[in-house]
Amino acid sequence: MKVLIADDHELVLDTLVAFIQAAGGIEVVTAPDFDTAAARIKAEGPFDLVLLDLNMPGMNGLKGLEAAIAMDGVEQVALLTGDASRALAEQALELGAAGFVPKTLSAKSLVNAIRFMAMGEQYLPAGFMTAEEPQSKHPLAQKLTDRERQVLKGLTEGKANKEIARDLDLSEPTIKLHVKTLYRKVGASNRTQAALIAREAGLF
Amino acid sequence: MKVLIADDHELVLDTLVAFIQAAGGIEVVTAPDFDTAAARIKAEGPFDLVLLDLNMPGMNGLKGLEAAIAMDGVEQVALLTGDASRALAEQALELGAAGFVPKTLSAKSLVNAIRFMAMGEQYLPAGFMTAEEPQSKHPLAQKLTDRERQVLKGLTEGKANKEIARDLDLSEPTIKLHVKTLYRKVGASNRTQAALIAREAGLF
DNA sequence: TTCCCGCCTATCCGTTCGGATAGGATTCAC
DNA sequence: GTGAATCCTATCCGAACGGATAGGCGGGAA
Repeated sequence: MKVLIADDHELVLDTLVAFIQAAGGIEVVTAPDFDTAAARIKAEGPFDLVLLDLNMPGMNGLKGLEAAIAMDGVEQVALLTGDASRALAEQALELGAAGFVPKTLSAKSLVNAIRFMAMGEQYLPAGFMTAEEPQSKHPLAQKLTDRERQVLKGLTEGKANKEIARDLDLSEPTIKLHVKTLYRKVGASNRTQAALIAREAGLF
Repeated sequence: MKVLIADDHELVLDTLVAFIQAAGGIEVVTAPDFDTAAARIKAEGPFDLVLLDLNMPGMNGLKGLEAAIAMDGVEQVALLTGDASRALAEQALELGAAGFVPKTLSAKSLVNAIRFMAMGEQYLPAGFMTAEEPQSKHPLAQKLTDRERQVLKGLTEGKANKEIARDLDLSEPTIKLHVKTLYRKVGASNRTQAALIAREAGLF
């Protein structure tokens, strides 16, 4: 069984390698960024599992995940990340990720998760896709209608009402209406605040 | 010698504790978030060094650092963080932090840094405050004058020109001038874009 | 000293925003 | 059908914004 772990935090790398090797039966290869990870997959593959840090150099958000999944010599690809945003986890799974591993796990559970995924299973941390389903999807976005979400997305891109109207093929007065009601719902008093709040909440 | 390490990443905690104890001579206490860290300082202090993760629950950016520095029973306070933003490091040092430790360090250097700071020294990772001084300070912020930076900060808080004028004790027309020139420098065409660009660059 | 630069102030103008209000259309539950 | 909710459109108004232009002030460089 062969695993590649890519993370720019050497500390994480050191520990995972030590724990996994202590458990035995798994060959571990490491990389400090996405590019060398990709190179090692080509050179030293195939791997049963590739574990990618979301925030390391070269990842470009989920682009790196997507690229890794598309590569030859890779069975499973999972994300390793510090901040477990739910929206992100969902996107990752939709792209075909084998799991989503938060670094908040203890070393023991983390190694267990890695062994589990290397065996071809899908892993998600407890209480992630299970009980939290209903009230989640972000308290904010939940209260907004579809149109309001679309308009809010425009705001987070710094667009003017007129631009948003053109993009959505609506009239400007309509956009202004959605903008106004949207402010009340998210607690903003102008478009900049609305954009920042949306970004802060991890939407878009 | 007594050290408190607070981080919501159990993995990090596990490793640091193991390494430090292997080296010997240091008593280690851990906490998973800021509040229990504060409680343990009160209950089990004094500590020679308190190491705080920047992104753990309860930290509120640099607020937690500030609070920890102000506490009794704490000699040195340092930040432990995954993403080493330079602007942040400077702010931390200004607040009186003993150091700024990126998790990209290897376990060995990290433990060395901790031991170093626990002895009352100030630690900064190599090439942080040294050679990178000139071109750093963020390509963006570097081009802005002091006033423009202050105004930009106001923008990132969703404030109106009039509010910013009041905060800085200037007239509104002056703010508008800074806002306009600032747009050109950062490549924004309205205040929302400017705010998002500034946030994206990690300023404020 | 003179000149330039960063900073502050000011006025004017057209556009955009934020908010209120009102009417029409669709869909769905009752 | 009667409502209710959601969405679209519209008009009006005051406030804020974005941009141009023009002085005045102080400090550092030539």
